Amino acid sequence: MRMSNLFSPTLRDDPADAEVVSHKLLLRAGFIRRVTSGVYNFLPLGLRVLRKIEAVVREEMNRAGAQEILMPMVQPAELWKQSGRWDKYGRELLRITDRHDHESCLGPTHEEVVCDLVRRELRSYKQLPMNLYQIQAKFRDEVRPRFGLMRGREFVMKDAYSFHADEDDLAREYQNMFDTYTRIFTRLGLKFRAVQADTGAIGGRRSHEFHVLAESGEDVIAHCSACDYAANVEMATSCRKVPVSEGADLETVKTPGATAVEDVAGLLHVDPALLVKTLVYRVKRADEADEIVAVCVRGDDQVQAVKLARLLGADELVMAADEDITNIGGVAGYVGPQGLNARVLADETLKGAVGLIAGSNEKDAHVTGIDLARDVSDAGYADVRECREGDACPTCGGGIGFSRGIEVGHVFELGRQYAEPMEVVFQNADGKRAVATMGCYGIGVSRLVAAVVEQCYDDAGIIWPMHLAPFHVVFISLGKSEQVINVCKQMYEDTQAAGLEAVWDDRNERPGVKFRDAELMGIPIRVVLGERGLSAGKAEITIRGGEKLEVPLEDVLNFVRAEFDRRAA
RNA sequence: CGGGACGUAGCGCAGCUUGGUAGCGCACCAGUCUGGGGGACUGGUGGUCGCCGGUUCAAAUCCGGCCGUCCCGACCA
Repeated sequence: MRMSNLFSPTLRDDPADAEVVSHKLLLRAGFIRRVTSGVYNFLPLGLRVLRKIEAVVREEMNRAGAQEILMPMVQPAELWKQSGRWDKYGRELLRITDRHDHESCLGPTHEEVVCDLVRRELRSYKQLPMNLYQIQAKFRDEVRPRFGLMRGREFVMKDAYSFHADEDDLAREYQNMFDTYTRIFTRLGLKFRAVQADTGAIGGRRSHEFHVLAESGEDVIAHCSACDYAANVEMATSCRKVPVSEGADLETVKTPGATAVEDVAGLLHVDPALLVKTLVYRVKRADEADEIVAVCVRGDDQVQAVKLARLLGADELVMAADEDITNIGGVAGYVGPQGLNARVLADETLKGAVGLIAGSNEKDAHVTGIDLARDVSDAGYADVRECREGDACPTCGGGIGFSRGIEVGHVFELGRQYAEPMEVVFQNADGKRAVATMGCYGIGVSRLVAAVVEQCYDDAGIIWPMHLAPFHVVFISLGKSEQVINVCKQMYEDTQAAGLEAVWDDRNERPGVKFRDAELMGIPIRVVLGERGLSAGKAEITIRGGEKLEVPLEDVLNFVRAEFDRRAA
């Protein structure tokens, strides 16, 4: 490819609306352009990288025994109604109505369609197991798309679905996919970590997320410094020594205007951990009236909403309105667990604690000396708090640390949650009707483009690893000398003939412009030839982000090829 | 969905307070010089100032509504 023909408009300035590194650089280097919120065009360079990442994913999926298919983006409402998700999935599901008033949606994921496909053909256990995957565009109408390719509404995903006759076989495939993902992200050269995860909207039982470690990540993962325990904070558990107090009688103290934990603790001169923070939630579940639940944690703790929602079987969890609080006998700002006309759920760190301070359910007052076992005898206990840095690891007792991560892969053991309503059934070895058990496995392919950039860049631009780079080598001819141009062209053509992907910057631009663009685009090997070099019989070769050296013209091809082999390995 | 900011040429921005000729840098076009790290000079092209409405003799500027974009939050009672 000649740079003079390449559709890759580079920008000198950072676009004003780009925040994270990958978004800025992919825009500036001419890899992507925004169409509308959360929706992007891939330009030639961006597409080349996307295709290379796809190729790695495809190769490893095939190697793992999965088969590639392609399912439609438009999916009929009936299938979603059958799985029950037409009503449950919420506003992220973009619904459309066609000219016949027939309802459809744009696929955010493909469990329904793949179940429909498989159930039509599945007869016998002998056809199992089966793992089908696709690499395809997904659409999720995100509340807040952001950060370019990191959180788009339309994005490219590899999604795989496996079907099994029994749980043991599902567990085997889950491990197979776990190992496959580990190979994929390793091959992509990423610093990543597999973590225990919540199953979220997809549902199911066991699941792990694969996170690329990066400051710009939207997720927080908790990991042990001593063992391999790692979990999304939405899931993470931990152990902690909590301060204790003396048992005492309930007593009301005036705390006018003090509603926040810090204010109350400050006013009463106590450790915030000796306060009981009571939050009131409205729990929404499909086909049921809302429930109001009071949740207690230590004053210095946070409720982990995702954990709580899972525990309560909630489809949606919202903070209760002041009116809801009044209805259960509380006063907003001064809610305490005692005497509430609602279910009380307390964090396990409060179990057996005595002499604590809580809201009094009266304005401008708190109570001291509360003992949950005595004063709120019907309270339930569970792990509902958010894990904190410095807590002890639940498996080995080591220290828990936090990192930010970009979720690039997720594996689930779905079980029969979809196969049951979708009637994915077969005849087992005993001749009996059985429901298949399923796994599903996703990789955010377009998000990976951004994730790689988040880990591979410097002040000048992107630094692609060789096997993901849009081109392996860029030739830069300087000046108008015909001799320089001819020699450069020859080297460029020879390199292509040798099977490398080369681009030749033949533009009538000043040297600085060409250097900057090559660096911005992140092409790994740069070969520069000017009159000065030509007369010395040498070209200058620079490795992006690395060394620079002079190479005799006749050795350039071999040098480039050797450098490619070394770095592509 | 709540809060905040923003919307002026392809990109980055000024002008708006105090209404009166739409500007700057980069990019782009033509030319001359230049030619190893975003060059210089000369001359040009390009705008319904997001959209609709209102106030006014007059609106990029003031007012209202809408649309779009970005940031923060959406559990801390």
